[in-house]
Amino acid sequence: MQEIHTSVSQQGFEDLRPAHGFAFARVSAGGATTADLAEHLGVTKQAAAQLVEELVRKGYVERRPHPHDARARLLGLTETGWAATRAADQAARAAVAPWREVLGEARFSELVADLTLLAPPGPIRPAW
Amino acid sequence: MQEIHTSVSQQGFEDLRPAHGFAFARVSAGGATTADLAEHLGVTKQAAAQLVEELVRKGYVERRPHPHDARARLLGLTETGWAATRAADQAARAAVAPWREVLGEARFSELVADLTLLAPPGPIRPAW
DNA sequence: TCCATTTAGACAAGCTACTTGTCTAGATAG
DNA sequence: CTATCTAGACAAGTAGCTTGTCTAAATGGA
Repeated sequence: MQEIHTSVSQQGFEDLRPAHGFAFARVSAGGATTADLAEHLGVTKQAAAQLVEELVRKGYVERRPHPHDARARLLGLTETGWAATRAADQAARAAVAPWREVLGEARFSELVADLTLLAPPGPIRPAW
Repeated sequence: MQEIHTSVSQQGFEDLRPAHGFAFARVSAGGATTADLAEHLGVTKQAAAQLVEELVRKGYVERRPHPHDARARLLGLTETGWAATRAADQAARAAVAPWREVLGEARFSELVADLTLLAPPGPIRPAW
């Protein structure tokens, strides 16, 4: 996790913090409002609004009018936002690559399968 | 993690938070000073001192004179501290028990072995 | 069609677990 | 015995959340 963040920072996205990645994941999926994001992250609407405000100010996220609801704004990634997402994906793959090597292909596949099976549902939260 | 915390709280240790467990782990190992604890947790000495102060006030930890260094204090668990540690150990075992069931004994053992192998060295830190 | 309720999001204030900076007393090295 | 280092206390500041409140728009039932 820290490793991914370091790599992304070094690629010029120094104003992003690890938690932002989970926001990007929801926004890039499309159709997200601030309230949706709050639920996905497991925080209050206010906290999500602050996070969105920050990402908009830094140029990663855009607020667009919602087609059916004049109160809500649809969130979307800017081109910069997509670039950061690609950098993070790549860093994440690089971070787990050594695991493949240490465990061997078969054990690694099992590990991924087992962890996928055990992954709890619900919002994304820090470990404590 | 959250599960362990909930269980420990319900057993009467409501004034403990998840991060405290990692402090207990270092203190129970023996020979810990506040500065040692800071290093183990990956925080500043001041943050560790605040945490220790809180745990002392709540009756989980004691400060004892250091045998060779009049500046330092040796930290130790009180009986209450040990009781909380036992409760947490038990809760942790209970939390992973379902994994055993889902994966089967063989796959579970492999999972534990693999994760132990991959566990990074260094201080204990939240996921982000 | 109206009214009561719910919902999206903004605004304000407060809290908590940290941080940086500074200080003193005691340990350690030359 | 002097210079430097270290354990930990004291003080102030900060980031990322929280609770509480408000407005405007959507929704649903009579």
